Amino acid sequence: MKVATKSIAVRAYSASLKGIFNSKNEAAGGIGSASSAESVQMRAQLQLRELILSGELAGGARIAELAIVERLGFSRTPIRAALMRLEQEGLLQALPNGGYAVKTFTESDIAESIEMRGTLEGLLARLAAERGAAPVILGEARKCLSEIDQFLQAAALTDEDLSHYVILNEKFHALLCEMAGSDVISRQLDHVMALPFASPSGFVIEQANSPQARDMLVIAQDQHWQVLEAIEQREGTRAEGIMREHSRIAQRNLRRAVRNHGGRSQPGVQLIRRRG
Amino acid sequence: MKVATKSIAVRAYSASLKGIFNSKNEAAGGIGSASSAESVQMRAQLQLRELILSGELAGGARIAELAIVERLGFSRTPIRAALMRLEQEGLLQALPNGGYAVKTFTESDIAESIEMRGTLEGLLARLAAERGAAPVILGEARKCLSEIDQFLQAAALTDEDLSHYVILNEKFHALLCEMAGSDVISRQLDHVMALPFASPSGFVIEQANSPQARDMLVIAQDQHWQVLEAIEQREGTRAEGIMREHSRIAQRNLRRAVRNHGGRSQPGVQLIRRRG
DNA sequence: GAGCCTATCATTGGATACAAAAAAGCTAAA
DNA sequence: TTTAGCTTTTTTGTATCCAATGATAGGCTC
Repeated sequence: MKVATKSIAVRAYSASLKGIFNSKNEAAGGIGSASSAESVQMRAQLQLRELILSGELAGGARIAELAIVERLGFSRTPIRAALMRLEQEGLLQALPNGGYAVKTFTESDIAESIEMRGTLEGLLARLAAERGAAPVILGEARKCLSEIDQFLQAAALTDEDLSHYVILNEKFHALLCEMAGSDVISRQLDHVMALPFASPSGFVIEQANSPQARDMLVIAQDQHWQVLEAIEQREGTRAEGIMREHSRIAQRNLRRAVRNHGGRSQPGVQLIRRRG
Repeated sequence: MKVATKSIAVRAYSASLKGIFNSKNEAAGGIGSASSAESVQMRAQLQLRELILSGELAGGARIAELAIVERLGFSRTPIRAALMRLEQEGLLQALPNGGYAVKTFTESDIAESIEMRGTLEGLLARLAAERGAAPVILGEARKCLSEIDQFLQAAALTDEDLSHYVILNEKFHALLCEMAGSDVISRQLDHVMALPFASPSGFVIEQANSPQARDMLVIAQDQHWQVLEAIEQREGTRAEGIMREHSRIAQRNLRRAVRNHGGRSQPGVQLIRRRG
């Protein structure tokens, strides 16, 4: 059961990755096989990313272009592009004399990423409230939340429920972006969410069936409804505050995930270093 | 006199650009000549950037790689890298079937960029206050502000004063990043400030000698002192609020700059399109 | 005369060859 | 034995070449 649950968390995480790069491989199957994208560049980037997040490239280690070329089998051009992109994204660090190093993150780095996401989502929520959101999108959001409500009725959650939750959760957060109608900010938020674990579902809990896990989702879902209400009633400050607090659920999950089983259960945990 | 003032604003803007790319060409002289950086890639990126901001490449126009290659004289590889970087940065937009287009920004896009900068700086200020900033940095910040105070004593400001202000202003904002001690957030803030006009000095006023201009600086400077005090006294919420409001000075300057002389006086104004 | 099909051309994405720079290793001398 | 300098090798950065794909224009047919 532990294993099954684990795979769900992984699926959730790589789902969010896919969302970022709008690649088209649905149900790719497992960790090591996000292969069939369109362009070579995309595939290189995706695979390299997975190499990093899975910990096969040690955190802090220097990355040589040729090593990656040999490993992935693509030529240097797309690899270079991928390295450049991942550097911009913050997963790699450009070294002074050429080459890159795998960035490592302290626990507080991640905490700050999450705080930043909360802050930006708060900004979006406030703008949505102040400017007023399109009724269509508000309706979609309500529908989205109702769906979540439905399977939260059950006392215990199945793995499918959890997986479903992750998808709907991300959909809701995406709808929030639409409500604010700010491409500039949404874009920046995407950037932030590409950081390890900053995504809203980045730390959906591993023990799906623990009652604590369900309670956490119940709380999060309440915040969803409240922020929606705040936006509808044009209460900008309230909406902002809720979204900020909402992000702190991820903070708690982060702490729990790191403390409980210091690693291994999530892709990317290897990048967390103890002191910084 | 108008011309001299204009050149100062330009100098300020490209100074902030240099800060982002840590290139080493001090006092490059004028607009069209930020040429002597180290690597070809850097030079290509800088020059291409200037081409865009100066409006030589029309906003919304499709950019052909070969056109840039011919224009700048570098080979395709560094140009491609530069294009990729500028896309990540948000100045270019990748077209679906290859190639790029020069992005244009509505006035509200820019307003949102500024709001986002204010929000992130607010976050930094709050963190600095909550966690406590290193006394050394606080001292530096006080010294920085005192220097600004000195030439704000004068009733009228010379061009040199204004130029000096821009530098010290950016220094203060940089010190704020240090106080919070968050690399992750600072990095993201850098990204935001690379957007056109989102930089704190992006819209330092053109009419240097108008009394309004001086008053604006006086107000901004007061906010600087207040946020510093708030941080020292661990008043996180106050610090955050001040920084947010502080950014709205830029909003006002933006509006004024666009309304008064709809263009030409600042690099990049051509990228602003009326409706969006 | 108009619409569709085809062919050619331009342009981008990917691969590879080449040069320059940095790092590592080896040899010789102090 | 250690250090300094030179050489070799690895590695990145740049240039060019090749292939594939999309666009445009011209001609042919209805």
